Amino acid sequence: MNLGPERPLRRRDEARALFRNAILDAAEAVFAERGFHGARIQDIAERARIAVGTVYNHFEQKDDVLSALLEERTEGLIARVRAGAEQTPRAKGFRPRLAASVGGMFEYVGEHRAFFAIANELGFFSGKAAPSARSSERNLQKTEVFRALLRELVDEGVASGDLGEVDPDALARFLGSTMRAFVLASLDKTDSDMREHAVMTIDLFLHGARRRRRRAK
Amino acid sequence: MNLGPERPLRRRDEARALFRNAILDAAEAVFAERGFHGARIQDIAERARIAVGTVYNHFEQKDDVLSALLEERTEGLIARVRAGAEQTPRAKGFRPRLAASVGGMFEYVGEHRAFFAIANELGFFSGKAAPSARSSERNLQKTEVFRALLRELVDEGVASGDLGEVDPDALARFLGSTMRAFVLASLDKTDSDMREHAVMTIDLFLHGARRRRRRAK
Amino acid sequence: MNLGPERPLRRRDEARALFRNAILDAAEAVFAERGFHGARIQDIAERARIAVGTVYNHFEQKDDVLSALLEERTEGLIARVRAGAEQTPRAKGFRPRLAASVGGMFEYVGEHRAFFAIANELGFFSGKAAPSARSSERNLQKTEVFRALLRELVDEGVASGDLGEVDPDALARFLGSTMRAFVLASLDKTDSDMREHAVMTIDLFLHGARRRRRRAK
Amino acid sequence: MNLGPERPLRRRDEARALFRNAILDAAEAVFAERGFHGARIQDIAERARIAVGTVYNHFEQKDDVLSALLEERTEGLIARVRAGAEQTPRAKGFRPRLAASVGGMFEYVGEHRAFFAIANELGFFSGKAAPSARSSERNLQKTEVFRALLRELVDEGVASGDLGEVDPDALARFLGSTMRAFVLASLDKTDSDMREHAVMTIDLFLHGARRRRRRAK
DNA sequence: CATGAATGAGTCTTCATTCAT
DNA sequence: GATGAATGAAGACTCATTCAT
Repeated sequence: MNLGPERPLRRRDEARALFRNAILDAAEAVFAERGFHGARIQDIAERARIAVGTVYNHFEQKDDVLSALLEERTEGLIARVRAGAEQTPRAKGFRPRLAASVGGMFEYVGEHRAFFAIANELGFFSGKAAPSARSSERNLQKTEVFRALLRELVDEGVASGDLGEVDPDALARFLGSTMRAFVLASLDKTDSDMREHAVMTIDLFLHGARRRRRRAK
Repeated sequence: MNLGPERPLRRRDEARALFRNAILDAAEAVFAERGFHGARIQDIAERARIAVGTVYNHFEQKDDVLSALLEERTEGLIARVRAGAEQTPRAKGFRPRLAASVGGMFEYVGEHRAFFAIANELGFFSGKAAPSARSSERNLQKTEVFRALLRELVDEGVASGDLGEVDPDALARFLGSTMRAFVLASLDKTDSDMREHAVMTIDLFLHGARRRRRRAK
Repeated sequence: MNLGPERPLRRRDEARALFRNAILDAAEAVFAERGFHGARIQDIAERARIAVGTVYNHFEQKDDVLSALLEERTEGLIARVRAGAEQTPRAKGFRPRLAASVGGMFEYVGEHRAFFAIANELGFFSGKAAPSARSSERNLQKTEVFRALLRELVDEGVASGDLGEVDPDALARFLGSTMRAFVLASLDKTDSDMREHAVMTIDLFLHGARRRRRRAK
Repeated sequence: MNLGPERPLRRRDEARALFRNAILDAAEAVFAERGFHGARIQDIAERARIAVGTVYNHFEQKDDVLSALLEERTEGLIARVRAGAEQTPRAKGFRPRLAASVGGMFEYVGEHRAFFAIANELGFFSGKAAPSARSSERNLQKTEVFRALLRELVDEGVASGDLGEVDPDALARFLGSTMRAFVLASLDKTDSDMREHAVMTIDLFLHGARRRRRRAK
């Protein structure tokens, strides 16, 4: 068991990760506050209480900070959504599964409000990204990943017969848009509202806005 | 009747308006292509086939070009939506009125696709604007005007009993979001049938995505 | 004869040329003083009494300033060398032709001492350029042009039987080097020394450094 | 005889020298490849397979690395030239002495091609140095040492009556230039025969480029 | 003493805005 | 009022140097 060189390595890696995270957190806040273009590397560095050069020790370009942030958060979001769905067996039917997924998402939103303000600017939920960054290719990929997730959810509902047989792409967009509406509305709100928003999202997505008779018990 | 000085004045004004419109059209295209920050005054001037200085003879700052464009298009959009609604008497019921309004909007989108790419970036349909421009106050105002329009539509539906008695603000957001989903989807496809998009928007807004029994004839 | 638009155009072009030259002259001085890398665009601008941005209105990059300078001076130099040779008919023999060429060169050096300090850094006379600029390709071309000129001179001497039948490339290098030695030595000196240096250059190039008997009259 | 502490000290010193040489060798290669300004300490460290900080444990500044390199190589070069001359007794006459000196130099060039690319950039052979480094004073000193060596050679030739009675400084420059021409020519060609270059250098230096009658046997 | 990440002054380059023609 | 070159503040990025481990 030669652990000699392992410990320092681990520590060094930990330090790297610490800086990297500090930068990403700072970037999240600054991007959200001023938008990608309005954010200066200097701002990010100051917020992270490090020097400008240090940012460049961890990311090659400004664009890469955004990309990394996007990647990090996308992964987190998807993991949360998946986790929600997986705890709910398919046998229970589509709606609970959808609720769990959407619920997971709003939970994550609550933890990373700032990010979702950016995600909006990047066309995360639907629509195309503002053509801001050179690295837009990579960023688009992440967006695609998220959309694929929406599509999966919709496909499950179509397969189970719970969703209408319209163009599933349109449905996916519709789901994304509806989520987005309430995600954005909830950016300023407190955590407690999140659940409420999740419920409304699902309800409106499934049944629309028209008046309904009381569901017959 | 001293019309002497009036004619030249009118001509002068016409000339001003010509330039102004040329600049706004160019700006619409360039903003859509590169985003507000990515668009250079130079680009806009070139597209309008005029000199940079000329832009500054008509607008004080870059921001003002955006503001003016927003104002112009917002007004056009609202006029079109209102026109649609006004041709449809309230007596016919809510759905036809909604259809006319939304239809008017998609019509306008067809004519000004580029603008709606920008409108999206600015959080026109829902969500907050990307905090890009200094003049964001004025821009937010325009956004508000559009949202008020949505709210009006929703209020009418609530009043008529056609829409559920949920938070009308939430419904307005939901309507905006749903429109946005299909507006954005239609931005890429050159020939996409706006009418079709309008129909889906209304349908999903009213009934949601769940499967329905055939409407009993 | 529609001269109307021509005059302003001419004036504008003159103004452009004025700025361009001012920049190149400033660059010549600053490059010579601090070397290419040590020279800041700011320095050049200040010396030319213009703003930094103006430099970029005339040249895309710092590299291009150097390239342009190189081109300008190379052309001037070659023109002068050619002019010298052309005024001296071949019939007069090789030595007077060589003297005229080399003399023309030293004349030009007297007018652009600063440039030749740079030319040295760029491997103008022989040897390879310091690998400083990205645009080194273009710069190398200019260097090549100058070397071709040397080669021409040498070839003429070989053809006329005045030069030994050694590798003409080596002779061209030797000529370049010898010129260089005295050009550089003369950078600090006054104009009057130029002629003297030209004479020594030719003499040493032709006869070398060994002691000679008085030329038999 | 207390040798106790001596051995470790010696070892320590050996280690220091090892690092120092590794750095200088790396610097030689990197400077030659990218020029002084283009070379980053990072590059040098990487080439020497050590860390950046280590470079600073051995040299105070980047400039000092260059200075040390110049010093080291200049000394080597001079030693070699002197060695050549010393093996050839004055009694044999000037030409063999010169041949031995120049031969020694080309020998050294063959071993340190990279260095001579730098030496050129620094105006080693003739001309003034590119004013790149702050430490140029020290560097100029080294250049002076080399030039003094050339001057010595020339003086010997003048004294022996083998060289013409021109300005000996000019002759020294001429010798330097001629060497430089062939040194640089030999830098590219990997296998170029140094001996051949040495012969041409001496021949042209002594007799120049003009055609000669066969030496009477 | 080796290491390599942190630091921040320094530089190039862009582009909104001004202004003489 | 149109023009387009001049202006210079602002920001991304580099790299010599420092220093905690």
